[in-house]
Formats: sequence, structure tokens, C-alpha cells
Amino acid sequence: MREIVKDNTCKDCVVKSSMIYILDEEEMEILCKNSIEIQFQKGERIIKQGTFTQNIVFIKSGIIKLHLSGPMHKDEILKIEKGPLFVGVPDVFANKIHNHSVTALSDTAACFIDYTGYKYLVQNNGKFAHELIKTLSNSIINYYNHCVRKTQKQLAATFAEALLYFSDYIFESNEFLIPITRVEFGEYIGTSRESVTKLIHDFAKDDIIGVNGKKIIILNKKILQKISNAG
Amino acid sequence: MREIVKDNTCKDCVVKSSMIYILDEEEMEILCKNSIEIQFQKGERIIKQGTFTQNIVFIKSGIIKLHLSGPMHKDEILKIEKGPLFVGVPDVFANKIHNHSVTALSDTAACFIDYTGYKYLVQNNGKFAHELIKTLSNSIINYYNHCVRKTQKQLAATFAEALLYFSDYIFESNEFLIPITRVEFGEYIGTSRESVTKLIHDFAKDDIIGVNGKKIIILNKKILQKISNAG
DNA sequence: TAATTAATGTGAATAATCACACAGATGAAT
DNA sequence: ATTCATCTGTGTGATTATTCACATTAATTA
Repeated sequence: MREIVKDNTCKDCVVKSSMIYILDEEEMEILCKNSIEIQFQKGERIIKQGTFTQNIVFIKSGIIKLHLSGPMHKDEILKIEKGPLFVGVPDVFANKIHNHSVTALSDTAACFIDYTGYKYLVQNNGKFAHELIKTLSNSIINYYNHCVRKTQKQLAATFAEALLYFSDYIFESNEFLIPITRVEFGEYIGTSRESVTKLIHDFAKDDIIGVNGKKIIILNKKILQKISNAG
Repeated sequence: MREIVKDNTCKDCVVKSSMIYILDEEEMEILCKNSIEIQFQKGERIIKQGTFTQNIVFIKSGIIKLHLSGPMHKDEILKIEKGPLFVGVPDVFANKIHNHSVTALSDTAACFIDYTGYKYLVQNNGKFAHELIKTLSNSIINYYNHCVRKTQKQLAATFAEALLYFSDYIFESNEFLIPITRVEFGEYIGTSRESVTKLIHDFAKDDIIGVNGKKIIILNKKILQKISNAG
């Protein structure tokens, strides 16, 4: 399943992360020395909740979900993101154990970086640390906002927001294949699979979106934005 | 209303934060040079959402809430905490604008620390940066868990968890005065004022808690834990 | 002290969500 | 092609939670 590519192509992806291009050659070497690139297929788990942290993972490309199995062993999707980005960072510094899982929603290229090098840089390169702190800070604030919107908005508004997120951010297109199943969509916006089905059909009935299985076409983005903002 | 105490008593509170005792005298001075201690009364706002970040705020003592006004101008309580702790940190590094408010739920002593000193330390003291990163990481992970529990649990379980949080963490006692109104309790556990009233009465009827206005006595902590864990 | 405002309690009506049941579609493996 | 598992669509009560409309009780202040 997983395929190792080569153990150091870091220089090629220098530009992809704001964090990385603060590093000089030597520091880059520290990070890359114990890193390895692995390919994941859609659906494969990249990080498993509950396992020990051994790596920072840099997602070079691909769409992924962060998800957490809750108190009743029910999965919830915390975030859907696309590379390039780091995942697993807070776990390394907080816990020694992964708090949540990361799973590929499309074919994904990921670099596993031994965290000792990463930690070394944090303590010895102030700018690197500062960048990381900025990233973590943004992450907290975004998630605060995300959660509040999710609880305060009605379901249709949250659903509209999710569609806009896919369209505007993840795919940058009005036409895309939803990268998740209806069950996962429910886990993402905080409802049941059945309700997702109904929302999709309601929106399609009103000609806001066109649907064909996983294929979505945004027909009326303005109304979608209106619904999302109306709460 | 607000009362300035003196502009440098930092040395007395060195022990209170894991972050601070990594600093030597000189570094301590950097932090304290432009800091000022202010007293807040219960109900007073310490940080106002939407204002520019100028300070890191160290809550020396007192109970506070972090709260965010959501898309429909409806307030939601993100977190209830007690000093000693820092607040406003992610805002300083992410935004220049405060993302959420902080309000005193009891009389509170707070130090306003100009953030330039704080930022200087982050870039020039690796251990300080590392501690901050640990704190932020924990904060993210805790909030992930908090949100998932809140969405997945039923109302009664979330309510039970909140009571246990007050009893076990905030007050460390089975008898306490709820530091928030019923409205705020609703904003905290994600429901309406009326539902809070009903939950309190249901729990009292079953002799799980004793109630008299804001005064709560935990009568049966085991059942409370059971309800909380049952989801 | 009276007047006002804020906070609380309650039952009935309303609405949202869930849990199940069943059927059809899809897709991967053999 | 056949099998099996997963994913999807839809309808129906049952369950849960919200809202409304008042009644009641603090708390505040003129």
C-alpha cells in the first residue's frame, strides 16, 4: 500500500511552507536527516489516534481530514485541509500520544520527520519558533471561530459554509467531487448521514447546487453565501 | 472601577507560572519593565473582542471566562478558567486584534504586559518559546476534545461535566457558588437558559445536587460522573 | 421605598433530530 | 460475472430540545 519514495527531497519543497524557508542549509539538513517521504492512497490513515508521537508529518500534497473519536467512539471530523501543511504538531509538544487521527481523503504525499530535529530547531532558531507559535495561534483562533459558528448556526447554514469551503478553498472551483461520504459529511458538520442527504436534496431542489453522486456543481453561489451568513 | 496596584511586583509571582520561572533576572526585567497590575471586579471586562492587541495579560488570581460573540451576535463561552494563567496570547501572535473577550467572573488581579518584551523572549529564549509552544499545543488539544464532547454528548452529560469541572477543578470543593448566571451557563454548555433551569431541577429532584439559587452542593458525585461519562 | 431592570422558573406548544427499517447503487475482490 | 461490503436515498415514529408566554423573584437605583 504505502510506498516510500526517497529519503530526502526536502530542497524541492522548501518554498511550500512559510516555516521552512527561514532555515539555512545546515538547519534544513537537521530536519531532513531523519525524514522519509511516503505515498498514501485515498482512505489510508496517516496518523492514528492513540499511538505514540514519533514524527511531525508534512503533507506535501493531497487532501486530508483530522478526526477524533469521541466519548461514545463516534468519529468527528475536526478539520479538512490540503497540503502543504504540517500535521501532528500539537501532539508532539503536548502529549507524546496522538490526540486525533489524520486520514487521506485523496492520494497524498507526506514526509515523516523525526521530531527531535524539529524540537531542536524550536529551541535554537527563534524565528522558527516564532513561526510555529504564529501557526498554532492561528489554529486555535480559527478553531474557536469554527466551533462557535457550528453551534450557533442552523444546520443549513453550516452545510452551506462547508460547500463554500470546498468550492472556494479546497478545490478553488465551482465544480468538484465531494471528498467525503455522506457519513463523513455528517461527522464534519455535526449531524446525521440522513440529514446530509436531505440537505443536499433541498439545495438541489432549489437549484442552488447540482448533484450527481459525489459530483457537486455550485449553481448559485450568492444564495449559498446568503444562507451561510444568515446563520 | 479599575484600580492600579503597582507597576512591578513580578518577582512575587514568579512561581505561579511554569513559563516564568525559566527566566533569569534580566529577562524578568524585560517582561516587567512595561507591565502594570490592575484589579477587576466581578463582571468587568478584561479584554474586549475586536480591540487591538497591546498586551499579554497574566491573570494572577480570580476566575475568568473567555467568550466570543458569534455570527448572530450571540455570546458563547469558550472556556472558564482560573488564575494563574496567561490570556490573549494567541491573539497577539495571530491577529493584532483580539478574537474573543475575557471577563472576570470573580474579583480578579491581572497584569498587563506589553507584548514586545514577550515577543522578544520568544525569539531569544528557546526554552521560553518551547514552554509557550507546549501551552498552546495543550490548549488546542483540550479544546478539540472539549468541542467533540460537547457536540456528541447529550445535554445532561455536558451539564454534569460542567458541574464536575466547577467542583473538581475551579473550586476544588463539593460546595460552591456557580460563578455564572443561567444565561451564561446556557452559553457555556450550548443550550438555552430554560433548559439549564430544567436540568438543574431534574438533577435536584434526583438528589444528585442540592440547589439554592447560585449555591450548589454535589450530593452524589458518582452518579454525576456516570451521567457525564454515559454521554 | 418605589420603580425598574435583570434573572429565574414553568408548562404547553413547536420544532429539530435521531433511530430504524428497507431498498437500491456502487465498487472492490475473487 | 458473482459476491460481499459499503454507501446512499427515503419515510416514519419516537425522542429531545427549543421557544413562547407568562409568573415570580432578586438586585439596582432613582
